Amino acid sequence: MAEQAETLRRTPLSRDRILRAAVALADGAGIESLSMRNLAQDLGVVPMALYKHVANKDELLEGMIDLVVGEIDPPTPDTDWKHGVRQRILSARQVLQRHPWAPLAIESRNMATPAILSYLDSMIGTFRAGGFSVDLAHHVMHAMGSRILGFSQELFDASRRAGRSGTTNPDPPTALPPEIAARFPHVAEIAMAASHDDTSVLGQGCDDQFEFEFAMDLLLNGIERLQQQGWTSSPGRRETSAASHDA
Amino acid sequence: MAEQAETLRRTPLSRDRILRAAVALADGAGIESLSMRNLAQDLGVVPMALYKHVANKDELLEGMIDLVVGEIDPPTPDTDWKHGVRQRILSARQVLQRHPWAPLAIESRNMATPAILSYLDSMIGTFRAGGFSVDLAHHVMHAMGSRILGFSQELFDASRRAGRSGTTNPDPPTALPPEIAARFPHVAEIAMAASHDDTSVLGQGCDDQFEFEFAMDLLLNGIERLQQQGWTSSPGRRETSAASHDA
DNA sequence: AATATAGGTGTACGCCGTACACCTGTCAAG
DNA sequence: CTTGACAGGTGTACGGCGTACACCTATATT
Repeated sequence: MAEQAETLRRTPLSRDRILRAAVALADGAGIESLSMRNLAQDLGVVPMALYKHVANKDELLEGMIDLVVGEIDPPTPDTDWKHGVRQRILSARQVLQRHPWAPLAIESRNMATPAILSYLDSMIGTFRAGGFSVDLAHHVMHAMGSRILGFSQELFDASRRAGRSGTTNPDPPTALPPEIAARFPHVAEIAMAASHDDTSVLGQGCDDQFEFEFAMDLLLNGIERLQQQGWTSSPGRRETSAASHDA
Repeated sequence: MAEQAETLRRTPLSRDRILRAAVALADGAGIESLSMRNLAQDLGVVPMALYKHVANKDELLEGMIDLVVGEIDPPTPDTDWKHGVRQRILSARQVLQRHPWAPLAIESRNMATPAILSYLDSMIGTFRAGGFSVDLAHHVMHAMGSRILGFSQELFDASRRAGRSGTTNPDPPTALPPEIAARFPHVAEIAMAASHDDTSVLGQGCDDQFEFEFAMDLLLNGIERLQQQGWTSSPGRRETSAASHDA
């Protein structure tokens, strides 16, 4: 009877249950805590049990990525390509912000997962439906790069670390240590300006969302201009980029 | 005398020698082969000997990154900002192509190394000298993102793998397997067009260098336009991106 | 000649992914 | 009702990892 109770107490393992637990573990404790052993423990099971449902850790990661990418909103029908793409990317961004480990996990694997391929495919579809040539759609996808997936890796990030460890971000502005400010005056200047973000006249400090949209719109506007002027890949001057290297 | 010979035969360890050997190992055998044990073996030394010169593996990585970033050409004096930035970035790209493990290594650490900071600082300096406001320079740096360091991570990459393993890239065009082409028609369409790269009229296929410059120039041209029209951060409509979300 | 110090060595610990043999409960066929 | 296959959880073990810590040994200094 104790045995029956125990048997009933935990739902039997399944690939889906494993993937969800893995995502939760990575979200909560950071990707570096995601080991087969830790994951098994969270599921009340012995490590090798997982291998009855996933081939190996790499396949586990792949499944996790697909789960996450599947959270991105489907395309909005009946909008022009620009707003359609914009909304989709912002949705992707929201999703990947819930799973801070995902950008690195995605970047570090060498082949796209099915869910990513499907996402990319539908975005290309949006461009094509908006009148883009195959070529322009191709180059545009490259140009948007990882921003298409809602992330632009920041070089000095500080957020991508572990999951909730008590307080979320209790750092005071942390003006850079003076010896660093001296060595890198321009970096310091920007950091200084950005830390005056008491909604001063010139800015929202270093507001991630703002920076993201700034770059995305810069690209989208440039793309729109190319498309409106009927861009084709100007076979004549192939050594220079076709994005109207104007000067 | 055998002892003397042995003592003389190998230069004594040094931080620099270790870092260079580590870079060589990562270049040649892939970053996943870079273990303290392998590295020590390459140097004819016992693993723990390394720890007399580097604190731990993380610091080793940091040193490797700084070594690599130090290979980037210094800024060209007496050019306008646009060409100055362009050249510097193309130099960075060349460097990082020699060290395919570096982009991921850079992205996966959470704090910038001194050499990276110094590189970023001098690039901000170029923008400032070109008449950019602190704010605009700030946003522009974010917008360029990792392209500033010469890489834009490709989602389906295939190159970032191991180092030279005999033949470099003997793959025939590898038209995607038909069941994938069926599921992702737009991806297939692009892949199809790109594989007709027998210098057909519309393109150089999927030429990495072309894609990189295309995106870079798209950004640089958009930035130039912002700067010429005296961009300021339009405090009025803060919920929308300042990169003239025009429509 | 005595001693401090820098730098290479050897052993050992705890973590990791996972191969492989094993057990056990369920369910279909005889 | 028995039997046997099979799906799925278990236990043990192996090789690799980063690295703590005690040790040895040349060289340099007093």
